[in-house]
Amino acid sequence: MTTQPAFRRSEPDARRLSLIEACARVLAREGIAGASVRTIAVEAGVSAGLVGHYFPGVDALIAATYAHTGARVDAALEAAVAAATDDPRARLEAYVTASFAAPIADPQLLATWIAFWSLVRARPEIAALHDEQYGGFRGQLEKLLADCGLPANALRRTAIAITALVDGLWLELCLSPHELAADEAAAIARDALARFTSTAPAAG
Amino acid sequence: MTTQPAFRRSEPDARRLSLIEACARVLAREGIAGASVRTIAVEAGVSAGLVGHYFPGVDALIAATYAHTGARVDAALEAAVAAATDDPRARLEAYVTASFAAPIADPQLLATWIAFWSLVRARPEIAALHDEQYGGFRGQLEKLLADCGLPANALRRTAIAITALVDGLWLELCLSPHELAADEAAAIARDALARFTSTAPAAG
DNA sequence: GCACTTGTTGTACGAGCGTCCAACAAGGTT
DNA sequence: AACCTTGTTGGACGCTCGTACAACAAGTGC
Repeated sequence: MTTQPAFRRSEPDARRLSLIEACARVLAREGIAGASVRTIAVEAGVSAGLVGHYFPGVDALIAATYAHTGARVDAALEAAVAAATDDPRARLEAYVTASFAAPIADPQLLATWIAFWSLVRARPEIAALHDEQYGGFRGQLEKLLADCGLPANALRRTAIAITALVDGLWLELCLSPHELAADEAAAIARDALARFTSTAPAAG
Repeated sequence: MTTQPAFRRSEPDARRLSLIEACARVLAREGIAGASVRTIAVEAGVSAGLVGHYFPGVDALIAATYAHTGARVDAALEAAVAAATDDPRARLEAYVTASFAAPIADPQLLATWIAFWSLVRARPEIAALHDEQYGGFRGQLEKLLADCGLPANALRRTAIAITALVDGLWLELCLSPHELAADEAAAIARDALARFTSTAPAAG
């Protein structure tokens, strides 16, 4: 009888990525409380000890998972803008509504994202990643808004408002999926975008 | 030499409340990962065993903390509306902007709130509390919006948009306090409210 | 076929976890 | 002053946690 190999070797980068993806799935399913080395290792189909071979500790794995997830989101948003027409308004709308289409509007990705939010205050290295990530969002939004002709003194506030709206819709999409569907969230975001970028600021 | 009492008895309700408040502080400071029975007990100045005397388990304490925090938020919002004039618009604005004034716009309260978000997906009893809480928000908002003359078919979407915006601003206020201050968040919310409740929906 | 590198496993360790519970003591009643 | 109720403590229980590490084996070069 021939015994099959007890395990298969993997390209370091591939194994590393599979650990990161397993970590993201566990974070989405069980939250930070369930994201232990052993749980993640089982999810990746690997022994617990192997995690220590690729990451100095479980915190580093979680941070790497945030960085990887953030990069995925960035790439999807950039791709949406690149696929849009040259019209500044269309590019802005593409950037914002991409948050409510595949691959971002995925309950698992959003749940992972919420787990990261819950880590920002307690973990300085996650806070640093968060600042970088959201600084990027804001910067990109301000650029797209400026291209739409928004006055310079309105850029910052409008970018913050849009970011807040998108995050809030993500939250409801993920935590109250029976109350809100992705296409409705996209419609709400489109409508809000039009209102935010119209000239009449109303009283305040 | 007279030894002082080793501990002081407390009214059951007062002790219960002090455990809940200690739990909220720990959740704000360390997130769900640090909210252990022992940590919470130390925070409350009490032995770990006492937690089991007031709550069937640590999960029940956390759920009670969510319920208590939610009730505090509700009360603050209701008080703001009650203090407003009879003008429907003023009442709506009071309800929304109260989220960015004391006692709600408190970093500790918001951090606690974010910790609850991270529990919704993994803990059914927290999910039930969440549904109830946010159902209440939406219902109240829809009522105030209807009083402002918003057409019935716009109530739901507008309420969702406002809820999302407020949650998103809370998030930035709590996670990026160096980027956004409470008064600026209030100004953004006021402006957005005016835009959401104006008649012109623009294209979309 | 042998040596070598290194990805991978399994185990062991100390620490912290939630929960339980016998013993203690504070405060009120009689 | 004796008593009772019960809030409170502190330790013990079995478990899971993160980490470290020796042993093993897969793949590579020769």
